[in-house]
Amino acid sequence: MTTRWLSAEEQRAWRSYISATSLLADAIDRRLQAEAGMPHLYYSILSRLSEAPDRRLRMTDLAEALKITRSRLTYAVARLEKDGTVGREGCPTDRRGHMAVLTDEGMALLERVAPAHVETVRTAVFDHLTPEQVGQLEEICGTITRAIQSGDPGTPGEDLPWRRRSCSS
Amino acid sequence: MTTRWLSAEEQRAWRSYISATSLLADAIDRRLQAEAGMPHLYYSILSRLSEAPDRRLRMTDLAEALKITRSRLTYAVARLEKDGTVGREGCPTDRRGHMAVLTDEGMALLERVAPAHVETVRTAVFDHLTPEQVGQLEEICGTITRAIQSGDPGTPGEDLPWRRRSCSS
DNA sequence: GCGCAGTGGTTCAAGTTTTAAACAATACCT
DNA sequence: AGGTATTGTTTAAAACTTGAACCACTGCGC
Repeated sequence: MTTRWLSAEEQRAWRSYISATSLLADAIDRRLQAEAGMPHLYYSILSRLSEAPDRRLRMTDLAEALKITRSRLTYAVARLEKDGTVGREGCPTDRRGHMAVLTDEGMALLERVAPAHVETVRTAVFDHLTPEQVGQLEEICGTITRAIQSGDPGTPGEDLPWRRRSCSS
Repeated sequence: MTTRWLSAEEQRAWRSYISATSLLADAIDRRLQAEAGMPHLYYSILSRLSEAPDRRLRMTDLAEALKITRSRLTYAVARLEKDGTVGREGCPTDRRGHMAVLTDEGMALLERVAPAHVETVRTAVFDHLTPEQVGQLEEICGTITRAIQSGDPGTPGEDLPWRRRSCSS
C-alpha cells in the first residue's frame, strides 16, 4: 500500500495544530506553575475531583478520565498528597481499590487559582472564537478522541518507497 | 473584575480539546518511539531540517519554528547528533551562530519512518474530518496561535470570590 | 577603533516527570 | 478451590525540562 500523504490543506492544518497545542500547553503550564505551583495535569486532577460526588474518585476512574496511565496517576497523587491537596482512602466496596479525595485545602487552592486559569484559557482561546467555531472545535476534537479510542492505530510497519513529500512535522 | 467563566458549550469544547490533544500526543509519541526511537519533538526537528534549503537551519530559527526554547533545542540536537541524524556546523556569516544539518543518515531515517507517522496522523485525524473541518481546524488553531503569540496572557492575579462553577480542567 | 548592550548558543545543576516491569492484594469466574 | 484478571503501588532507570549563568561574537554609538 502506498503512503497516503497529507494534502496541502491538511498539511497546513496540521502544522497549525502543532503550533497551537504546543503554545497553549506551555502557556497554561506556565501560568498554573506560577499561580498554583503545579503543572496542568495536577490541576486537572484537582478539578476532576472537585466535580465528583463526594469529591472523590477511584484511581482507575480518574486515570481513565484524564487519559493517563495508573502509574503516572499514582506518582501525581503522591505529590498532591504531600502538598496536602489530596488524600487517599481505601475503597469500601473493593478492598483493592483506593479513592483519591480532594481535601478542603485542595478545594481552597482550586478556588483561589481557578479564575486565573479560566482567564488564561479564555484569552488564549475562547475570546477569539465565534460560537460556531466553539461548536466546530468540540466536534473536531470529539471525532479525534473517538478515532483514537476506537483503537485504529493504522497499520504498523510497511517500509514504503520515499516520494519527496512533507514528513508532517 | 468578576471571573468570566466558561459557558456550557465552551466547557464541553474545552474538555473535548483536552482529551483529544492528550490522546493524540500520546499516540504519536508511542508510534514514533516504536518506529524511530524518538519522541515527536525530535522527529519534528528532523522533518523541519529536511524541508529547509540545504537541509540546514540556524538553531534559533529552528527553535522559533518549533516554539521551543533554545536550551531545549540544544539538548535535543545533542541527542540527535549522538544518534548520527543531525550534525552541527558553524554559521559562515555570523560566527556566533550554529547550523543544525540533517545528515544522510537522518534523511534515511525520516524516509523510513515518515509513512508510518503520516498514517498515524491520518487515521487519528484526517481520515475522519470533512474538508470543511480541515479548514475550520486550521482557522481555529491559527487564531489560538496568534492570540498567544501576541502576548495577551490575561491579567495576572486577581483573587476572585468563588462561585461554584467548573474549574475548566 | 573602543566600549558596551544585545544576541546566539551552550553549559551546568537540579529537579521533575515518565516509563516499564515487577509485584502484592484482592476480586471474579467456573 | 484454583486460575485469571484487576487494582494500584513500587522500583530503578532514563529522559526531559528549566533557569541561570556564561562565553563569544556582533553591531551600534561615540
